[in-house]
Amino acid sequence: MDRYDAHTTEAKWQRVWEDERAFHVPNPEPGADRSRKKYVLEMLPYPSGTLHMGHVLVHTIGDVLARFHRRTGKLVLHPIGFDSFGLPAENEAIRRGGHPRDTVERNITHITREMKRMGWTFDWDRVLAAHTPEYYRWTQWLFLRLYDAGLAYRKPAPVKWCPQDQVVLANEQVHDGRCEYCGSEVVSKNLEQWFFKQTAYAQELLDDLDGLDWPERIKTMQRNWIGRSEGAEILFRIDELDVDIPVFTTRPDTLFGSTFFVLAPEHPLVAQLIDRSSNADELGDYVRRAGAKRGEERAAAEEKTGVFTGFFATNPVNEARIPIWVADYVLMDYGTGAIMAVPAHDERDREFAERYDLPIVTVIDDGEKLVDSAQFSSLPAEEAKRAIVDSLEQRGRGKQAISYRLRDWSFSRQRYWGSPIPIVYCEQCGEVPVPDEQLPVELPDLEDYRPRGIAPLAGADEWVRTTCPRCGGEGRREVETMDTFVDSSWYFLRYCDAHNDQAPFDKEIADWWCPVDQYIGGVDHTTMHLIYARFFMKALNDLGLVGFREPFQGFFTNGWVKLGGTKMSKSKGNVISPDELISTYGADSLRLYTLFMGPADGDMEWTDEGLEGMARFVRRLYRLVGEVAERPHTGDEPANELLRKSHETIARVTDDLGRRLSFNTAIAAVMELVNELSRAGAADPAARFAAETAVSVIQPYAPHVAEELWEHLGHSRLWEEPWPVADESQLQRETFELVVQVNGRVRDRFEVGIDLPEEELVALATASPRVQAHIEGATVRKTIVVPHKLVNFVTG
RNA sequence: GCCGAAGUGGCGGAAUUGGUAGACGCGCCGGACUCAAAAUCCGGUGCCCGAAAGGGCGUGUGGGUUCGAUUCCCACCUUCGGCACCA
Repeated sequence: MDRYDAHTTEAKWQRVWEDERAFHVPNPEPGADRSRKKYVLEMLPYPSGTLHMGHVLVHTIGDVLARFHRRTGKLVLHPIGFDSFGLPAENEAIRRGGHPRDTVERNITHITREMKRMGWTFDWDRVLAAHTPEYYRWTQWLFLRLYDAGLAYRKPAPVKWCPQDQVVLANEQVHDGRCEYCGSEVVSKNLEQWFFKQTAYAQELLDDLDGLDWPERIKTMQRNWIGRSEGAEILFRIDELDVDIPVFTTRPDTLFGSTFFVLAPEHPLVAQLIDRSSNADELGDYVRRAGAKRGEERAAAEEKTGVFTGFFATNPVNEARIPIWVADYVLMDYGTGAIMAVPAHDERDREFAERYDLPIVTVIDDGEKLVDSAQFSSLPAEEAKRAIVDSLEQRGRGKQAISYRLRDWSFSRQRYWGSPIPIVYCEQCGEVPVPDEQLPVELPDLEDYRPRGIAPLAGADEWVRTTCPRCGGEGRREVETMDTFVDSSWYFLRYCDAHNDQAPFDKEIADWWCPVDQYIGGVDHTTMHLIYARFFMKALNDLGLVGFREPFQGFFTNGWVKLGGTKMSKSKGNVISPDELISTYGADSLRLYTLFMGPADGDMEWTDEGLEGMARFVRRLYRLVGEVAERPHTGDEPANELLRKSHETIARVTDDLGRRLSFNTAIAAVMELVNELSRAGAADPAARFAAETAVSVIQPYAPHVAEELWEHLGHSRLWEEPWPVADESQLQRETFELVVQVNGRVRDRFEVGIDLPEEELVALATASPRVQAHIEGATVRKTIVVPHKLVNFVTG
């Protein structure tokens, strides 16, 4: 048998699969049995020009699972597409010159070729790209449905603005006050922005986490992000203005200790106060300066600052008149933008009170009981919360309330390379949605699409000028485009029915495949994509468009591949090229090693030696199995250790892939079997079964060499072969290694018969000279026997 | 500051339900083959004492529960990740 040639073999099988469209999965007949379906999906990749290790990891995980489930008899949907709109594509095009469409389409062509070289079994008949009119037509259509339902709306909002990219960023795209994409410092700007009302689903987004098979840490991150707080909303009266101002507090029990009142600088009431305040100049000046500051600047300020308005609010519980201040430590976008300050029991209020000499009144003692709180005094704090809110509620001055940290999703972008928002502004009719039959609103080609502080589309006069769909008069198109997270909030639905030109997808088909059974991707999408897509499904379900409310039932987070202790990245210059590695070692070795490095949900350290070792394993497998294949097939399979090991390997790999998602240990299990086969030799009566087993269960990882060897073994089409099932009876051992301990320390170990009674085990253990040496002269107070494991003597 | 995850040989890691710590691989050492090298194959490899037999130590640190703890409990240290004036 020749030395294994990965290059030729991989090309050979890839060609067969391609020619046969072997991994295309048809849509089900109406009423088909849903228990057979399995939707395996990796997060929509940005089409960079070449594959990087991140792609290799995430798609290999998906492919191993897809190939495994296919062989267990499942109908597996395993599609791929491209996140081809958005900043990275646009920036890449600007950098390289040319149009973003040309850039992404060239990239898609190239990366598709590399993906095929990896042997990944995508259903290429369902491929999609976010930037094509066939796709974004339906992104726009879905936007309109949300718009009709009042879930997409426009409001002026202070937004994060990246001066470098000339674009509004979502909160989630700002890290440490810097733009996620270019690293520039972000500033604040007030603009009309489009929002999706995801806060309407805050509670449900929180509650439904319980039913998801996600890593607990991801659920925790989402829970914190949603940030539910229970408390009360309490009305404070401002007599001079004849208004009631609500505040949110989690500590209604401290209400008697509220000695001042604070409004956020952006609070709508502040404008009125400025007009009537004797302190108007100072107040106006403060509000202006606060508005120019970034949130991070405000948070990082050494000392809290504020200005007294000259007005007073009335504490509803004791009629105390407390001064109203404006201070930028109170944020407009949490709670009601106004607080009752309780300096005795809130660190921030205390800091402010100390700086401005405001009174500090203690109302909770060390025993967590109320003091100086009228009829509530001496109540435990927890009880007092309820009692005070109840009493306020009876007088119409307050109520139980829940507040969330989650904000609505700002999805408009002042950039070119995204889906146009299908809205027309008309002098007569105002904001008018584009009728469905006029979709898609196509993105026009622009000579200059670079960001200039206003949306680039604003410069496309001919495109912007249109007729109002409602009155037929003059209208102007919305010039902002959609965040790419809108594209990725529904793409998994489109895969189900990728060629539908009447609707984004057929509900019955989508309901058959969805939800995604196993989603795979990075942790970094936890608080953005994963929340947005969940919100979308809930909204789409309420609109009757889908029959489920959660998009991803199972989620597996892939870690990072590191080199020299740091995450691989172009900027650090520590990247390795998967395409080159395929050329040198073959895709099978790369696939295997990527998953063998360590647990796939953690970070993994790359070493070239490790990959070489894996290539060595593949050649060794090829040689050993080849030796077995060359021998005549005798057909007898006596029960021996190698046979038992084969069945054990089947059981372990099946469990690792089917339940544990433990990819590295499954490979180790196959290696153990191959080692055992090597020791036993090709002449062993169980050698053939062992070889077939090893080839069969390594196939999801190393599909090419496995297919080749399967053929050598006289079979064909391993990718369609049913997954082997371990024979329970063959798993039973006749003997086991009895461990004998004295006081918990191992003193001897030897093989004994599997069904020896306890007394016999104890007798054998006692008889051991090594054990004797340790129990001689001592009294054995206690003897513990663990069946099939050990005997432990406890001496006194 | 708050929330979360993780600390095991020279290295990546395994140990799934409290029961043989270190599977599997890398590296290293020794051997076979070879004129030689590479490749390949075989064997060894936690640390300390010992010629060996054997003994002691050992899963971040300190305690605890238990016949027995990498696994459970308490306190702490370190690293990484998320959030951060959220009322």
